[in-house]
Amino acid sequence: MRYSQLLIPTVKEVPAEAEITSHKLMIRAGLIRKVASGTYTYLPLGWRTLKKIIAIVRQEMDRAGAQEIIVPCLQPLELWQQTGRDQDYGETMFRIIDRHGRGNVLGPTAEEVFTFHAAAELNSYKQLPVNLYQITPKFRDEFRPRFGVLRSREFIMKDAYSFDATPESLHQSYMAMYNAYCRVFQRCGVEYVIVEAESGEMGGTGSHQFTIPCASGEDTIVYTADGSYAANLEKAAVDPLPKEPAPANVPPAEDVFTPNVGTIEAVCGFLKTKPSEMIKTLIFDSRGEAVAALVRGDHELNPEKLTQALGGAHVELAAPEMIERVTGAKVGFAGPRGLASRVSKMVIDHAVAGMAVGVTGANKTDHHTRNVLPGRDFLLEGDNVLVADIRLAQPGDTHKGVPVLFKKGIEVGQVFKLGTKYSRKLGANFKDESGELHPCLMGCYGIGINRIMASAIELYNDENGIIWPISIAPFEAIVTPVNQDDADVVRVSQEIYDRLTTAGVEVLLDDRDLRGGIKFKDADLIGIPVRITVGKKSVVEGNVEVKLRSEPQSEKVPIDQAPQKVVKMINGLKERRKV
RNA sequence: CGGGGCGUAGCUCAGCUUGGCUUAGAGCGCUUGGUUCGGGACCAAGAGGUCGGUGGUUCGAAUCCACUCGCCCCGACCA
Repeated sequence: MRYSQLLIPTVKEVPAEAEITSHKLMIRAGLIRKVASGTYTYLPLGWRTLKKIIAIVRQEMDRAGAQEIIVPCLQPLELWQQTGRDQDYGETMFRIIDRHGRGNVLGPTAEEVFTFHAAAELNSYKQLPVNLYQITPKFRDEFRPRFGVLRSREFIMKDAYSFDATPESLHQSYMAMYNAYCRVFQRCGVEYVIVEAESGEMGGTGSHQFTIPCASGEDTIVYTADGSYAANLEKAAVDPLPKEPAPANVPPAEDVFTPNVGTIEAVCGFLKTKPSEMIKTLIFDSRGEAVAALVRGDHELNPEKLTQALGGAHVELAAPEMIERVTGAKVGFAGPRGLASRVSKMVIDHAVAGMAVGVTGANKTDHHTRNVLPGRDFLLEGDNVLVADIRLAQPGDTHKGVPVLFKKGIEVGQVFKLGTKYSRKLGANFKDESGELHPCLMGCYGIGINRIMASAIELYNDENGIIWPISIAPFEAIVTPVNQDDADVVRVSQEIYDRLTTAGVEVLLDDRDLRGGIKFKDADLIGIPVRITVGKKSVVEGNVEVKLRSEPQSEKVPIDQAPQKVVKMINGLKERRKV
């Protein structure tokens, strides 16, 4: 294509709104423009890359036996009410009341709709397994869209849903997607790591997350140096800390007056203790029921782990009214003593159970209790009491004895075993050989298309711009005539362009009547992997220059050999992305 | 939703504290002419803004006040 005919609005100056590299470069290279907070238009170059990623994903889904369909983005609220996820998703879900007063949502994902179809169309074990997918826009009313395309309110997601009759079959479907994902990311040319993930409210039994390690990532990966373990922060299991030896003759628990001293730091200052000697008591609301969670003062509770400890029940921090009702005190003074009988569940972190003695809230406004012994002053077991791993991993923790390390990453894909959560609620049942009805075993599998694009830029760039992996570059090669007013230069450029096009190369001809420097800067900024420079001097010598975007040096090549040389270079680049 | 910041030309910003020598500015970009032409050239001449919006204070508001809308950052939240 001719550069002069394409809308490629590159900009020199760094846009004020962009913070991270990929966002800045996507705007500077003319890939995207913002329409409103969290919504973006993809301009020709951006859309070309997106289409390439989509094509790779589609090929790998089809290869893995999944079937592409399209379900509506506009979905009936009723379907979401049937699974209770209208509550769980809460404000993150866009809702629309239509003119007849019916509730609709803009789908943030599509388990309900796919399961609705499975319920209607899949009746017999003979029809299973089935894996259906789509590549469509998804909508989430994020509290805070940011990082450009990485956390936007509208984005393109590939989502697949598998329906199986047996756990073994589900595992096969799951692994087929798992392997397809590896191929997708390999082919897109992005480095990735696979980590164990929490299936959370998706209600599943197993999950892996595909993450691209980079500093701009919002996700934290927890891993061990020996490579034996990798998980996301929500999932990462830590070893229980060793039980501290109890000092002899701890005096009885004693309430002390701590006026207006609610936070951990304030209490530590006031009572001259350390956060690690405090017991934090957090009250959560799990669908209207109060749940108490205890973690050490220097630890942070992990809501995902708490959800898992509660068997998958959604939790959120309780409102002050509930906290005051349960503890009988203002917020900031909750404590474990006598609390178990006033909540539906009390979950105690391992580290709290391992404490010798601690300071806690007194369930009395402006009071704390000291000399609290876990096991003496509050029970560590009981009908509604359990000890579990419910805190976030932190530096110093170990997993199976090996110290854990942390790094940031961008989540680009996740696979889940869902089990029967959705099929039960929506009646997606099949008859087995004996005529008995069973809910389908489901899996769901997502890939963030736009995130792959942004991640690739995060991964591959330099001070001049993007360095696209060949497989997702908007064009594979660019022909840059340096002297647009020289007839020979223009003719040679056109010839090379024609021959490359005939050879099946996606090539851009920079036919703009501009100085060479500008063309070079633009070519580098938009990151085209191979550049053919056609200049007056070298044409006289019968040469052109061929250069890889990723390499500083160009190579002189006789004009007639240039096209085949370029094809060879492109094939070489592609070779690296083969699976 | 809490905290912080910002809305002035297509883009990046100055001017605002202390209202009036500002007839609203600069650089980049854009248009025209010329000189240039292998890493974002130079000269000249132009076009382009109801200073986010509404209301107020004032003889006078981009500048002060109130409200409002939008955007960004930190946090909380998030398959």
